[in-house]
Amino acid sequence: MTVQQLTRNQALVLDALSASEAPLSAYTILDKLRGDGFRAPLQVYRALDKLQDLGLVHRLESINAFVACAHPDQDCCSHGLTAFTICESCGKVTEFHDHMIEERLAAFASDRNFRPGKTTIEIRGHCAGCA
Amino acid sequence: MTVQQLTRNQALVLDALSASEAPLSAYTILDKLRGDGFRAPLQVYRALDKLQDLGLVHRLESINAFVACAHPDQDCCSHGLTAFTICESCGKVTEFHDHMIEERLAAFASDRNFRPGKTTIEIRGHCAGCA
DNA sequence: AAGCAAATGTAATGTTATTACATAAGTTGC
DNA sequence: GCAACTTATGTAATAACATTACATTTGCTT
Ligand SMILES: [Zn+2]
Ligand SMILES: [Zn+2]
Ligand SMILES: [Zn+2]
Ligand SMILES: [Zn+2]
Repeated sequence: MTVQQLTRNQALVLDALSASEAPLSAYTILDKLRGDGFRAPLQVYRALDKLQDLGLVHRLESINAFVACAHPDQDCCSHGLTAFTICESCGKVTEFHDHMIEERLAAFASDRNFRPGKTTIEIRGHCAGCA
Repeated sequence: MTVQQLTRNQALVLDALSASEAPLSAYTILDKLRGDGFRAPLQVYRALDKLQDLGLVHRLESINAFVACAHPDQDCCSHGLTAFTICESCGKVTEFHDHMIEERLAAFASDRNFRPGKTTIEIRGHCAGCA
């Protein structure tokens, strides 16, 4: 997927996520962007959809929130599975990749003729600072 | 955690999930149990919370739905991480456990002084029958 | 019976996400 | 430039998922 110019709405949403320490919900993003003319949830969800397609944003399924990709330059989604740790105290998210886990899950799927699409790995707990 | 008698509501919710081929949302369960006197979402959510505590039910974070544990006799939650494949065509869910993945994730967390709580692994895709 | 903890009933509300439809902006070929 | 097409946007309404608050009941222990 080649680099591409983002639209105004997409850029605003990505900036909001990039500027945030913790993941943001769609409605929190909406509130942050009211001053920029955002008025409806759909403006946020549409931008998020596109940014996810581009691999610039990830959705954290277990907390209904979104984060900017930690290394968008590496074309995150194409180099495989993305996993996250999520601190339940401070909200800090760490994104990581592990080939062994990737292969292990792929093998399990292959053994059962299951054709995998998107895979979610999320570890909720407490980070070093919040221990 | 020792075996314990379920209450009527808890038993009804577990039966509904056990009888279903596919995972069910809380509101779908509510509708199925209206004939048994269920009237409000909270009746379902409370039973689900308890059943999850007991390791008899799992929540699928990526689809906002719930499934009965595939092997409740083994005290599912205590013998580690639970992972799922979820067919996006027919809804079939397969629950599995993998020690290598478990150890790998534990090692990652340990390296970073991250104290893990609940971990989610969900592979969405298409099962053999729906390929 | 008193006291306590767990479970229930009910209503209201909060949060997250989508459908539907109209309008506008960018792209391509002519 | 202009038609045709695709992508993005604006707006309102609604659907789907989940929790708070409070009153009451049930089951167990003392
Ligand atoms: Zn990423
Ligand atoms: Zn933390
Ligand atoms: Zn299980
Ligand atoms: Zn299937």
